[in-house]
Amino acid sequence: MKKLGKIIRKEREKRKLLLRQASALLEIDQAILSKIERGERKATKEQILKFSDKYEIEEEELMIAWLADKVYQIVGDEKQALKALKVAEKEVKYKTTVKYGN
Amino acid sequence: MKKLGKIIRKEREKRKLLLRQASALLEIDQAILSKIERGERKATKEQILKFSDKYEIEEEELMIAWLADKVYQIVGDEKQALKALKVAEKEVKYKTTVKYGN
DNA sequence: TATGTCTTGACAAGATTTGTCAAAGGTAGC
DNA sequence: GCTACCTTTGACAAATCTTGTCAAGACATA
Repeated sequence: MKKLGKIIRKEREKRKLLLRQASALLEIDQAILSKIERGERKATKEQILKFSDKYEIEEEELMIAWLADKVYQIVGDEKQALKALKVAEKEVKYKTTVKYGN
Repeated sequence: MKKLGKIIRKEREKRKLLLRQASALLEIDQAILSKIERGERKATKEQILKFSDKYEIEEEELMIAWLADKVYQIVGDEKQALKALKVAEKEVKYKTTVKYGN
């Protein structure tokens, strides 16, 4: 909950939008927007799509940041974080190799 | 929710315990145990500690499997899974470099 | 002070997770 | 077939977490 926030705050600033204006454009409550930008709240998938749509940012870029934030939230303060990520990564790679999921 | 299940099912079989017996030993409901072993439910942290304690398995090993399962659950079926993991990994590495968190 | 912007916190509604239990499925022996 | 035993499944309420909404607070600056 930090990567995504940085991206959308930067975009809002680039567009010189006040939170109030961005809130109207995106149809997301201003308080929530403020929290998402600062990484205090995580966005919903629906909100990601709004950011992508209204801010015209590649959905893929947002998804990566969003997922990374969520992953970090889980492993972030565990000693085994890195090892766990490696295991998960292997799993993901395996899944994409064997075409029909697992 | 697969790695951890495999570990604890294997351990139970090694000990030749019935689900009912393992349930009593671990003080975890039998139905839940069955589901955790098959990856249908994810364990709570408290349960991880019970597994580690009663089954005498390194807590670290269980934590890695448990975290990896949770991470996989998040990114597993997203196209950007690998990239997101890479970003999260970088974040974790950075955090451990800069000693006082971020 | 007054005005405008952003942040914070409380709250309820909704969604998800958790544990408990009983019933259903499956298997092996009789 | 019928028993006896083990595992899996599903329904349920209680507890927990998430989400959106709103008003008040904090902060800057004219």
